[in-house]
Amino acid sequence: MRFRRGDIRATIIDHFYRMKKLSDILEQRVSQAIRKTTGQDFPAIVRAAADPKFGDYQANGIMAAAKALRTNPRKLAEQVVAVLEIEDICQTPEIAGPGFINLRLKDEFLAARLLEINIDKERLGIEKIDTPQTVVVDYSGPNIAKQMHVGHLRSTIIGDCIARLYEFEGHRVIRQNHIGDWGTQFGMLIAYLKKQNPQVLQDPASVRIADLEQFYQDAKRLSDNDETFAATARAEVVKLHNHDQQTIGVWRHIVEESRRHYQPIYEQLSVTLKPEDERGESFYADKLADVVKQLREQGLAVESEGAVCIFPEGFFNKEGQPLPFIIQKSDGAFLYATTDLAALRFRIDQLHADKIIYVTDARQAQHFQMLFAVAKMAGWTQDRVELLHVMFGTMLGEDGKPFKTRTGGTVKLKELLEEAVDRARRVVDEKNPDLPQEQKQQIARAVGIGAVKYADYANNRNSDYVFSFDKMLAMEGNTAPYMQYAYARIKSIERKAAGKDVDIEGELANLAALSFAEPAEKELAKILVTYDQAIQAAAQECRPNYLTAYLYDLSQAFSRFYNACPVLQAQASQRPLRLLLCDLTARTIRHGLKNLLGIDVPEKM
RNA sequence: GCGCCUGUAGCUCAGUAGGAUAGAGCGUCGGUUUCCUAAACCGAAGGUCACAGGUUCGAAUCCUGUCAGGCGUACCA
Repeated sequence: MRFRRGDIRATIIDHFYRMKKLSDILEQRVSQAIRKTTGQDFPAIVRAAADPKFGDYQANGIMAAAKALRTNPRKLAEQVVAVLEIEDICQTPEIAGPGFINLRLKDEFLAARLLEINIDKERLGIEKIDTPQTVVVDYSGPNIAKQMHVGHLRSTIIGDCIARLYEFEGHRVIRQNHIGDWGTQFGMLIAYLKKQNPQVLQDPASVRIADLEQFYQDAKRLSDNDETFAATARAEVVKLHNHDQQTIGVWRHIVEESRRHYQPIYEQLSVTLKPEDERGESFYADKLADVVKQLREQGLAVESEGAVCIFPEGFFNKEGQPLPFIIQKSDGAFLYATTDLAALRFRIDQLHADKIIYVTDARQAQHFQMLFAVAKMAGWTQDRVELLHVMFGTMLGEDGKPFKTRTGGTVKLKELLEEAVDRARRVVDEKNPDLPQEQKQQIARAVGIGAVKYADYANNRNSDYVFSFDKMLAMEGNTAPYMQYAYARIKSIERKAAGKDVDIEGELANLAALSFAEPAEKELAKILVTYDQAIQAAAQECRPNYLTAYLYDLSQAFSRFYNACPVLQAQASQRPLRLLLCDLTARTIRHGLKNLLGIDVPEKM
């Protein structure tokens, strides 16, 4: 964002705080005033006001400071306000209650901020972070040779949002799709494929596995019932581990076939994972022995009941005995704990991660606690690398039990998404029957898929949540369609402008002084300038619901504004501001939904 | 037994280093359309924030204990 000399905006905006978050500026100003008054540092604790009658922001830190200094809080507040330099941003601060400082934004400041955001077409005035880190995000991790089911949804989309958030903040994000592409079940699958389709050996690419689920089940049934076949399967496992060329060829084919099944689902979900982000269990297979060797040499890993174990402090089993983190079974085989250790070491040593985020369900919490403890014991993190388990609850059906089909089977992700699109399509057909077929289908996809994703994001990820098509596809409430609708209404205004002789581009290009006439305008403006805070909070806590809550607030404020303030018919003096508010709202919703949540925003709906 | 997660309006859920009178949506009741998409907007009713103590100017939020549900707890992932 650059200002030309003489530009009115440059005179309005003080370069000192340009681009910084409003909440940070206020925090800094009030903290400075407290320091000036008391000679000591106390946090100002500036927050959005609890009630509109208290203004827009309130500083809560005075009471604590007064307490520490054993002085009267209201008196301290008066002294702080006396030296508080904030007249470029706020009206005269007020002191209220036991010692709150209430701040009310000046119209000129809000207007200047809006203009500033308007100039930045890519990032809406949001700066990249000062100190970028290398952040590894481990998410999705589907099993090869099985269809993706609802159990994979949350990790896949929550992880994707976190990756997008960190990337937008300016960090170097490395996505890692830790696919389950190795293990004993592959012996069975390879043996089965060789048996059913011998031509796979000559030309692996010629064989298609139409239904992965069926393929897996058939192979398993044969393995369970046919001892000869089971022996062949075991032999294939050995061949696989020895990198037998023929067996590896068939294995690779199975992996590629699986990818052809799940990659389209990623695309349908607008999940940013690419094949090159895959680094599955097979990648670490030849590094496992070394992990065990190193941990043994360090004296951390010891044999117990025939298995190689590490006993991190503070973990106990049912008998109250130390709980082992088993890295090699008594039969010599390695486990997922071993693979996770190898992956963790790789991410630190080879990917140079500063932070590693694992997005998996809450049931694995203890596993990751132990994994992180072991990594620390082994000295891998060097008190430098941050390890984070971002956990989430289970998806439940409307009966409150884990989400299953009527017959009790797992719900396939593909079918779930198809149903969401079908349901959305029915609504589009009803509400907007005259649109072309193709556009209706495109809207149905955006609304249906968006609804499923958004419903997941909007929930506090720690809780289990009840999956309901009816709720997520509703136009009322905190749903994707509600926000998409707000966006579509703005786009509709833009389309109608020409017919009413309104030159939007011209009016937006010549914006200068703006003044707020209606409360709804200012309310919307106040929310628009806090988008940066919402993003920061969501990224910092890895909680997409902070972002969805913001987008919902914004959309609600827009709907009120839309209802109260005509745009195209507005007086010439008022129209530029309203056009600007519409444009910024549309761009913010679009950025939040599409760029950060991966949810499409149709122009019409 | 131990550990983790959860417990907020009839239902589904928010509540972002402890802040003023705890918020939405659904459902219920009532209102708004010569006007840019009513898939919308406005209003009303509805709460012992599971319970009991504690910490302090102030607790849904922090601490301790209790109760309830879910999950995990030695060779699955």
